Amino acid sequence: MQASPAPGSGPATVLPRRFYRRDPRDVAPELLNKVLVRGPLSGRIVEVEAYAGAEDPGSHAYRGITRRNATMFGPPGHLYVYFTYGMHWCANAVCGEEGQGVAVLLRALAPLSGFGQMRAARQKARRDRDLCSGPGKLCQAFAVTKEDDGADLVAGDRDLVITDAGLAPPVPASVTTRVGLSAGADLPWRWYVPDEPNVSRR
DNA sequence: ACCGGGATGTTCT
DNA sequence: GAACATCCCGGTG
Repeated sequence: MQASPAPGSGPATVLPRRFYRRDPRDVAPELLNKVLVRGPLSGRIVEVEAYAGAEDPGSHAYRGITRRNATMFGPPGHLYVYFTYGMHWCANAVCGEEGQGVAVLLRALAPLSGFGQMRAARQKARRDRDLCSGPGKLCQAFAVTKEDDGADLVAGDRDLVITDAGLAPPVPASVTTRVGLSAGADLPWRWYVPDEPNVSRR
């Protein structure tokens, strides 16, 4: 007999490899309300974007494999970390099958634990909702850098995992076009939790 | 509140 | 040499 924890309670389980081994446009909305964990730090995922590889002109993988995006083309369930605008790191969960180059960008979290450490890492954050409300912000709060590129989120490399804490994704999620793109700007592949103050922007 | 511009350096053409 | 999956600050209303 298997125990069936009530929603929002019970032990958190690490998402298995098969969760990621699907189209990123299916994975993305299901990542909402899952929890990114790094040791004492944790935050509920409230905003994501899908990047669909060779068919997606907005994706780093659109023109094939390069040194920067090599992790995207590796096995699913690993973290793809890239550097942008000379200042910021951004983190994705690699999806699909090895070789496809598809992933989901983690755009915002609602902080759950480790507020003191996050604040220390993000001196410029005035309020708690400024700690993780953007792809660069959440990487700063969780100290995610190039060192973490390729970390296996299923094995817990570098202390990083994504867990299911028993809270279902919102139905329906809010859907819009993706933020900050020139190419592929019209594709509706951004999802966020409705009425969530930690989303990067309405 | 909204808007405009500067920071900053890796990556790829 | 241009572009960039961003963030922050200072202006104005």
